[in-house]
Amino acid sequence: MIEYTKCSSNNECVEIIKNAVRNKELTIIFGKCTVDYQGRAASKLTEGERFVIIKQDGAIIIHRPIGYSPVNWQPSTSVIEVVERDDRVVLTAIRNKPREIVWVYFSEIYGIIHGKLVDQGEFVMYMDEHEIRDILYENPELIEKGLRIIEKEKPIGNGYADLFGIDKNNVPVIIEIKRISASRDAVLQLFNYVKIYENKTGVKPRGILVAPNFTSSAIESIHKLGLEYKEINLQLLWKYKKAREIRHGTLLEFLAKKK
Amino acid sequence: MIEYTKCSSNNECVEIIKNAVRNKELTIIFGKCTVDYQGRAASKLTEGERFVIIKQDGAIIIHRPIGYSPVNWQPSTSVIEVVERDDRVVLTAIRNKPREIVWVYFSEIYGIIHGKLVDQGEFVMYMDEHEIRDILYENPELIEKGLRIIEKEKPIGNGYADLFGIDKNNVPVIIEIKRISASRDAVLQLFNYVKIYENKTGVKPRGILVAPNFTSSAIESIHKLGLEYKEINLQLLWKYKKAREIRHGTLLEFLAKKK
DNA sequence: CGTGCCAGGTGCCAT
DNA sequence: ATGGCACTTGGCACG
Repeated sequence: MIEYTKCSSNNECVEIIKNAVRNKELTIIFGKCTVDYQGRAASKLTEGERFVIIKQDGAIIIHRPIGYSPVNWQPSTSVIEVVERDDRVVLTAIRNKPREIVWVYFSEIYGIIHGKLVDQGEFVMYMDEHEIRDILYENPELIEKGLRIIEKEKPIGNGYADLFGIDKNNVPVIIEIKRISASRDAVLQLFNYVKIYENKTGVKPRGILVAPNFTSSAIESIHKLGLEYKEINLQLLWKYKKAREIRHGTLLEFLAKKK
Repeated sequence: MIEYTKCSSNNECVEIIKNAVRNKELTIIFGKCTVDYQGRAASKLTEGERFVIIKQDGAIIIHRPIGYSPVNWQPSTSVIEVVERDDRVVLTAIRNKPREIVWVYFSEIYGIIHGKLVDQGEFVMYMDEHEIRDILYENPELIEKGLRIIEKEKPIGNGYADLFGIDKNNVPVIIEIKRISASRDAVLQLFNYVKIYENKTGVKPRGILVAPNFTSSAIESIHKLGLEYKEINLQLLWKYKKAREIRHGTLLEFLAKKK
């Protein structure tokens, strides 16, 4: 299923890697290498000990021993080439659109993992922006009393307003939602929609930024631009979500998975 | 340096992982697992074959056999816990600020890689936004004839204008740079700086968006907001960069590394 | 610390 | 394919 090999020669390494890649196996190479990259930008990494992951779809990820982020990578690549040259094992990964190339030069390979992993698991994310939007869509009173939501993801100009509704005085309301913290960027986004809507319809809508919290400069900009903001409580939303799940009969399933 | 172990029992696995983590070794666990995450959001991943990377600084990355992106992760974590429970090896990674927890439940472990990697290599990125800004700072004629740049990263309001200068008619110019493609977001960013500058000084500055290319809606917004844009050629900038490196005497070093 | 902003961002979905 | 936008964004620099 998963095999580990300490190769005795570069030639053997090349063969093992080539075979593994051809068979679309997960392959991880541990060794001392340098890495060059050229494409949208360009980078150089001088010698050190790293590991290179080649995934079953050809994605390549090069990790240093520290840190979350890979130092170099290549998404599911069209061409992977492995050769020996000048006493080094050279791995080349070429992607078109955008045209980008990663070169890994191994001066030494300590070992190679390879094998096929089977993963049919289902991944579900909760409480992302999409879900928050849906909860607010179904419970507009969480934003404001008497608010009626008309549309989700309403196209305005070239963009999309998260929610669009009408308040109790029949004034149109454009709502921009941020999942965590709303900064000035979000205010500008909202302002843009409000301006475009006003230009197009001649009616000045309200603009409400909805988020669990706001940077000080966001609030400053909100006031300056004549917009509004509403703080929401994620815990409360979570309760509404669970209530909704009971209504939709999916909570039992959720709890079952929880077990 | 790097060791691979096929464990015969959960207990043995727990011991190996615990030791490796305690010794700050790079550890990779191959096995069948489910993963839960709770923090800024929450997620569930049902059973499948994956590998879990524990880096030497405690960062945790969980990869499925396909794709560039990890399915779950934890940046350099404060607490990593490994125990056996209900016939499973349970790995818990806890991070504070923000408070987030990842749980990995292994029903089966195929093998464990662990060992210390030494990586003192130097990583250099070329032609990122910072470098482009520096080249334009030193060669303002690439943007416009007669333009004099006064300041890099000029604080305006709560943000920073990439470049600030004076044109040949002594009109102040605020410049926003994008490395690849400028979209409406960048226009709004620039517009924000122009507005704030005008409010503060009473002088209406020009605003120029500089990028290799522009989305159509960006150009539309530029016109609507009375801003300007200037297309730059990265190839040309690259030549200026190399010319600068010759002047600075670093090209030889660059070529030496290239060899 | 938070705030701002870039990133070879990546990924997802829309037209 | 291009565009718009969220992301458990992560990462860095600066006040």
